[in-house]
Amino acid sequence: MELRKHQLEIVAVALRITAEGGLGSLTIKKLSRELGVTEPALYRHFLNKAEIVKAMILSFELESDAVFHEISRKHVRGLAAVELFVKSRFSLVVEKPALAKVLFSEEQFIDDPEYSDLLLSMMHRHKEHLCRMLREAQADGSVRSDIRLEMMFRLILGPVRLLIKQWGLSQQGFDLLKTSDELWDDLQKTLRGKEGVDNETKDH
Amino acid sequence: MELRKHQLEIVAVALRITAEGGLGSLTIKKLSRELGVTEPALYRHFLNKAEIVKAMILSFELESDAVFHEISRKHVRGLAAVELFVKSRFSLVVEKPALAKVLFSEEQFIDDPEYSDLLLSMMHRHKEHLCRMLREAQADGSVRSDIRLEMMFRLILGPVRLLIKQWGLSQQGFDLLKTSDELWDDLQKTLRGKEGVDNETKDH
Amino acid sequence: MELRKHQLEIVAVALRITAEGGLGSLTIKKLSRELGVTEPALYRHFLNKAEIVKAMILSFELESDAVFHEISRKHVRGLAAVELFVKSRFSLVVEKPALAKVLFSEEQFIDDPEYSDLLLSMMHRHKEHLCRMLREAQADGSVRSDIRLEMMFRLILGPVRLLIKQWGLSQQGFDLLKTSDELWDDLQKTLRGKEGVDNETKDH
Amino acid sequence: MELRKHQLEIVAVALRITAEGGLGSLTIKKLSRELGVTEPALYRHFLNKAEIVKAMILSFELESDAVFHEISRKHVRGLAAVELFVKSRFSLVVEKPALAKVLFSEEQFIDDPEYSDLLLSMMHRHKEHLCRMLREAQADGSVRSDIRLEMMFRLILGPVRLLIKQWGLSQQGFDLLKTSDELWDDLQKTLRGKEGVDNETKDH
DNA sequence: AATGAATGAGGTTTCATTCAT
DNA sequence: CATGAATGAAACCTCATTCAT
Repeated sequence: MELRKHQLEIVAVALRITAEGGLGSLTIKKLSRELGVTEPALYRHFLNKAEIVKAMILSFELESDAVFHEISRKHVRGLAAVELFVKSRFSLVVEKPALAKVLFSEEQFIDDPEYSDLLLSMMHRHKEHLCRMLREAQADGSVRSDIRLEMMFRLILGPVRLLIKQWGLSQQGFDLLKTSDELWDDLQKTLRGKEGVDNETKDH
Repeated sequence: MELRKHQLEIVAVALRITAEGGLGSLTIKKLSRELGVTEPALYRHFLNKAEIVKAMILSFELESDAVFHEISRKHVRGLAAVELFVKSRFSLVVEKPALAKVLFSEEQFIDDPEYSDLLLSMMHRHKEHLCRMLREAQADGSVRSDIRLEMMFRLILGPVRLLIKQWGLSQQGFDLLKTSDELWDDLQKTLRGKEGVDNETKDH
Repeated sequence: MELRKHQLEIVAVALRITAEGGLGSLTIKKLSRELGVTEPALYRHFLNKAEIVKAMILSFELESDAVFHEISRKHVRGLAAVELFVKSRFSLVVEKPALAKVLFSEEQFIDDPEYSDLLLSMMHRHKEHLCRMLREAQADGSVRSDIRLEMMFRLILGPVRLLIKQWGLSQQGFDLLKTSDELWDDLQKTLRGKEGVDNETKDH
Repeated sequence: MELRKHQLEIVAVALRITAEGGLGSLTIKKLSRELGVTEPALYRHFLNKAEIVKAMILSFELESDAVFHEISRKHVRGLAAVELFVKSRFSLVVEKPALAKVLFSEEQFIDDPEYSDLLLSMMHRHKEHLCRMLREAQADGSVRSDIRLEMMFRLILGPVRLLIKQWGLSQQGFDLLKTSDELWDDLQKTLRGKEGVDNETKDH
């Protein structure tokens, strides 16, 4: 329990460091210095530097799980669920820029096979969740049905990720939440089902 | 001149190493070993490691410039130009996985201020090019006009980047070119202008 | 009293670890882990690591003392006593390989002056015991008298130790007890006194 | 060539350190300090610390090879060859105590499987050489034939090793060469063939 | 058979870089 | 396509030990 608490502190600082200078700048020395302890102290709480990194990745998973759980608890489904998830991503990014900056930088981790499995399974689970939501949305007609689920996942999360990345690269130089609302509006326009579908259908 | 050739060789190997193991695995030792040279020899051609990395980034720029130049040479415009650019990205990824894998991993470079300016300006130029093309596309009605250019840029390049990243993470586990054609079809569906469909159809 | 029991447990595990990986692999961490205790707990029973190592050495002494005591209790003397001692060494090696493997590896301990005195005095006592037995054997004619006692000690214990070492290095790859019987036969052949043969033969 | 020379220097110092404080006291830091260079400098000449240790073991092999080669060059055979080899061991010990002290301390190396193969093969080769010599000695009758070659190897090298170890443990407290001559005399007495054999044979 | 947390010293190794040749 | 050798800094990690609880 308490150890868990210490571990969370360590992970929090590790996330901040990684967000500030990239995974390459996350060293045991810097981490311990910023925690106000000596380097060996960290090894009381984590076996390895790798375990710390894995714990960072895991902390993403926990955050995401919380969102999915909340969505399911509220019995939200279909496009509304997708919206909730997408907006939760943006909220997360704004509230915890550290965690967020790392969140979409798989490249930094993917090179080490020790991390890639963890990461891939996490991405896969997200995709499963979203595809389920989108299936519901197609079923209730709120989303067009002429695009395969997996591709629709890309059409949605691709822009989401790119927007977040631009925000990060611009050093938080614009209002992410406002722009993300615009993005969601435009996404809805392009993915709209029913009426939109009819128009589209006529064109063929 | 000769030096330039040597530099290109070095950059090529550096790209391969970075693609295989991330920027963190790009060391002077490994680079020189794979080139069959001693470490100090590299310093004949580059002032330091940073210059090598910058040359890598520059080589992206050259590749992209070639594409833009080709597009303009052929007098291709509007949506067709966007299509050419997008497909050129996928071709590049398939033909030069090393360069490609690095191409969309800005995080690895952006943390170091030494590289970020170079990178940002490059990304900015790409966006300018694409927005110009999209403006043309909106003007000729082949693309819907109810979405701002910058957002449309995200709607297009976001999925493109995500697809490429998925391909990389899956260890090239699927046919990227085939899937990218699907993606382009679906992108067209979602971004099509009211009358533009007919134009597009006629163009083919 | 109780403490002593705990100490013996600790020493037993320490011996096993040392036998498996050498003295260099004997760490407080590993020791406590294998005992199912935390590291500080060991310091309840030993002042420091050196005391544990000394206790290991002491445990050899206790084992040897037991043998010498047994021999004297049975009033065995001369060559028969030597035989008992030598065979007890081999039995010990087979029964407690951990203790045994360490038993003849003085080098590991001798470098640290903290242990060397203990060790040297112990070795000296063994030599005294054996020389006394050999003196008796020379007196009763069962062993040749043209070789000085100290050298005879070497002629006997040298091969004994080498055989044990070979057994250890070969990963217990041969039947030590059988080979040790051969060794003792051959030792008797070479050390036999003029008339002693008959005596020996009669004894069996 | 020159590198080889540097390597030999390093090995020489490594041997001295190991002789003084045991293998456990051989650190890269100490080694480099005593060589008057920084630690990384060593890695120009050896891949590893392990490679340095292996080079130490190898240097024994070279010394021994030289002896065996010399013996064969002089066409010395049988017991005389054994004598030459045994005395060369003692000379080596006296001339290069550092190398010598390590020479018979297999335990220090045997724990690491990386070294044990090297070591075992070396010991095996020595045994082969000596057994060949002893076979010649038995053939020409200078050595008794009622003891198997392998056991005779132990009867000879066991005492040799023990004497050297005693010399080491006693901090070179006695005249090794003088005592070794005594040892050889006594070994000859016990292993003598021909006349001795006849006496022995009569006893049975 | 007490533990969780910490520490100072020190271990091996890798890094980018420089310098004499 | 110059190389062999070296270096200062820093990386991760392990050690025996201590202290508050």
